[in-house]
Amino acid sequence: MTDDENLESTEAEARAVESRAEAFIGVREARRSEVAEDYVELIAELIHENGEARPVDIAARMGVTAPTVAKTLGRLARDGLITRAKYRSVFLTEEGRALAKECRHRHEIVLRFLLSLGLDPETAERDAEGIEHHVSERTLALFAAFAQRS
Amino acid sequence: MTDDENLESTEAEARAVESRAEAFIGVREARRSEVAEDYVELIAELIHENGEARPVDIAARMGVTAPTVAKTLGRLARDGLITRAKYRSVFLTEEGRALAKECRHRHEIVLRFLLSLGLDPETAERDAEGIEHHVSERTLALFAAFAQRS
DNA sequence: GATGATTATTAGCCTATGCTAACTTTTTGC
DNA sequence: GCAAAAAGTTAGCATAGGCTAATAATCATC
Repeated sequence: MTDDENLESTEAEARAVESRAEAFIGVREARRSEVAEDYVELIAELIHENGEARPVDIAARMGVTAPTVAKTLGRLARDGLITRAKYRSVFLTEEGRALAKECRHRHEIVLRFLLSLGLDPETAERDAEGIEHHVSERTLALFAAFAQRS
Repeated sequence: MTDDENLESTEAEARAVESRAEAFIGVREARRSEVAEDYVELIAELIHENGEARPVDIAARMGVTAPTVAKTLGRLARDGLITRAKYRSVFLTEEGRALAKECRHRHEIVLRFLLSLGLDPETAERDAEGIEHHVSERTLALFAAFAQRS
């Protein structure tokens, strides 16, 4: 060991710092796609239930105003997740549908897991909404296995 | 039941829509404080470990640049969570310390819970970082109880 | 104690995500 | 088929949270 073992001079410290940074960077990345995922998931659901996804219904369910929805839909369209025509409903692209399916899958697993822990449905739904964007594949597998055997 | 039971015209539907919106609003609220919580938690840790929290160390651990840290610290100071003097280290206010403690507590419980599920430490740390901001008190209690009896 | 390296700040830019106000288009109901 | 209501859009504003480039202050070393 070298003579400078004061504030984080060791290799191990440096590695710890870097791995921590990577964790935060990962979380920030997840955060960036959260809104898109929430919208796409909701759009898929509305199409399934009502045959179409109207901005006004999206706004009501997301708890935001219509202009906010319009702007977000613009980003989703730019990113190739939806298609839309002016003053018309929204449709998912192939890519959007795939993302929606994946999100729904994650959401379901997290929700079932929380319920199987004994959480009340209301709280489970709320927490699942926030948690689903932050569970790794590995964690998701554990959640699924746990809910299964309960 | 009234004659219009087509697209969400029932009371039950309306309640479901509203409760969904509330869930999303809650998630957005949680998102707004995530960064502040991460910083405060990290600052507390740095002070504990190194005796002081320097912007350069915060930046390294958060995986962001120094100007980003400066701007965020400005917000934390504005919000009464930290105090600082120009070109000096950062200190937590009473309020900041309380928040840090609460965050650390939540983080610990989520982390221990994930570990007790059998997750590897690396992934557990990453996921805990993202999940900790989105667990209700109720869920946290269940997590704690589960980790306890494992 | 001067000077080079490190650290911190400032200025200025960008994107995402929210809002309100004002306007346009579509839908609905007589 | 027209007028009012509902839905959608646009413009413009704000905040958070990133960045780079440039500047300023502090620290460490000789």
